[in-house]
Amino acid sequence: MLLHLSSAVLSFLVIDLDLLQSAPMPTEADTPEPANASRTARARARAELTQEIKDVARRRLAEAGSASISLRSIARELGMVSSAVYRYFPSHDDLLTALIVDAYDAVGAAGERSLEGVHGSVVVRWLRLCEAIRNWAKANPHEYALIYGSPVPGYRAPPDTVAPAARVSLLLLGLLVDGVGSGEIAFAEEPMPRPVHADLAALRALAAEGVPDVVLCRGLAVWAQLFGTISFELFGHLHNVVHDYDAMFRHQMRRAGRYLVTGA
Amino acid sequence: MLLHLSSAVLSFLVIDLDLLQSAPMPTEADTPEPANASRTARARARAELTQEIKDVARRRLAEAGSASISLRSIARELGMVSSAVYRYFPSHDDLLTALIVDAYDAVGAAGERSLEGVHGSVVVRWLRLCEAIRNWAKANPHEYALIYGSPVPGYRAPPDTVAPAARVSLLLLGLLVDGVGSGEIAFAEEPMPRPVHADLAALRALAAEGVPDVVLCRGLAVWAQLFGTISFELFGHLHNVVHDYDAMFRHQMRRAGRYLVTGA
DNA sequence: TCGATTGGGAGAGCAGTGCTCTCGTTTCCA
DNA sequence: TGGAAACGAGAGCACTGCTCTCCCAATCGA
Repeated sequence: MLLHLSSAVLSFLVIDLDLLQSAPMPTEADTPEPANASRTARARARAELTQEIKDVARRRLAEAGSASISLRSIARELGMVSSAVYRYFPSHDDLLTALIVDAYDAVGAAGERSLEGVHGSVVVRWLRLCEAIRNWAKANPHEYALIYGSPVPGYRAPPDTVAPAARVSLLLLGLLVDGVGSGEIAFAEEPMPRPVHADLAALRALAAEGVPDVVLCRGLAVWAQLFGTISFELFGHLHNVVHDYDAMFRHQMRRAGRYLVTGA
Repeated sequence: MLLHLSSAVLSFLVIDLDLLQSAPMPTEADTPEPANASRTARARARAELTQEIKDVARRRLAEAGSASISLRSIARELGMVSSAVYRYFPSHDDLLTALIVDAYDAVGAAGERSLEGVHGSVVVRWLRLCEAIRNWAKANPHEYALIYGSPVPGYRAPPDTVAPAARVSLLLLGLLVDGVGSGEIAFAEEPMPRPVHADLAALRALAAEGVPDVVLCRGLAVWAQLFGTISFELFGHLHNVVHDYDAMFRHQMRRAGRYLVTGA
């Protein structure tokens, strides 16, 4: 049962080291297909319809959640018959996958935009990143749930989702690299359990050169806290406990930023 | 849209101060219906069948996820016709609600068991609690996803879920009260944004007497980190990044425990 | 103890779903 | 220009949640 589960549950990868190395970097993975303007009419029609289907699906997702994304209703809205949609997305899951990839790209893009041209301290940039991610999540709660909530039952994440999923995480790693490089992030080496050190070393080798284990641990901690906090808020786990979510989030992330930089 | 959303998404409450005050304490909410042994045959049959339906549903949930819980398939397995099941659970959502309540109770119970008779330091008890919650989550991943993953689309959490949901959170608050009382938790008062202080004050008044704002902030932080970390692991967000999940989790929660107690 | 009330199972049926298959038509490319 | 590939339409299968009616049996009040 656990074996079967591992393929069903391990779905929305943030960073997949193996696949990332052979996959294109997320920044250039926006439009997978070559944008030859001189494609055949059929190919252009296909691209357009594919996009239209995704747009309708995304609208239904935003309005009523992922359960309301039915190929039939989309077909109806587009004035075509349901079987025709299957020419574009071979299955319901494939359509979901496309939405997931887009969602990962969207958070990633939102995060990147929030840091564009910002040269403040690590803490300042961290706070901007947190706010950007939370704002995106609040604006697109169902898309957030799609990628950071429970994996859709029976759905298996295909490799296409890996690179886009890593995109936003790389922003944090970039912050760590910067902060350690500039000396802004203070740390004292600590002994690590061997397996922990091994995992962190691999992560460092790939996308966090020069960042010591302790700082990577802090990074993982605040990253989990960030998404844990957003999930708590969006999924209602703090209902009637927290009332001013904005203030609480900002305060907690400020503390987290301080912890990230000073360790306290 | 956001208004409609708030009722659809705010579903799985951890602590609902308003409702908690009028609801029975979770510790005595195990068996809601009075266990009069001398009930009519019909009533006993009803209770039994209700339980049987839930059992089958829970098994299907564990084996194939919440999407596979269909009233029809359950009815088939129990040798009855689908419409008969509706005598026991008026809708699919009601059955899900029952499973959710049970799941909340199960984590809560697992957490409570892990602390029974343990009189070690706050950090030790914190670690036991973390391990218990993670172990439960790993043993019941679909149930974990049901309550801590994305709210089931179109599903609205009824008040019945509130008290069971609070159960496990009260364990953390208890730890904080103990640690502050014994002086084990060190802190220096810090200025808080007014709205943050207001929310924390209400929480303190209800279930964390004597715990200062700073410590409550730390508590919220490690709580979010705990569930963020478990969700990352279970939902596959650390696939190929972390390999020895046990070691990483233990290390991170040890650090979190230290932060909880010392603030660093 | 008897009659009325209620609870509950059986079955048919409605509207919706994902997905498959076939059958023409259109488009494309060699 | 002709064959291959792409594509839309339609029918159909198996499944879902849920409702309604019918009818029997358990329960309860008089």
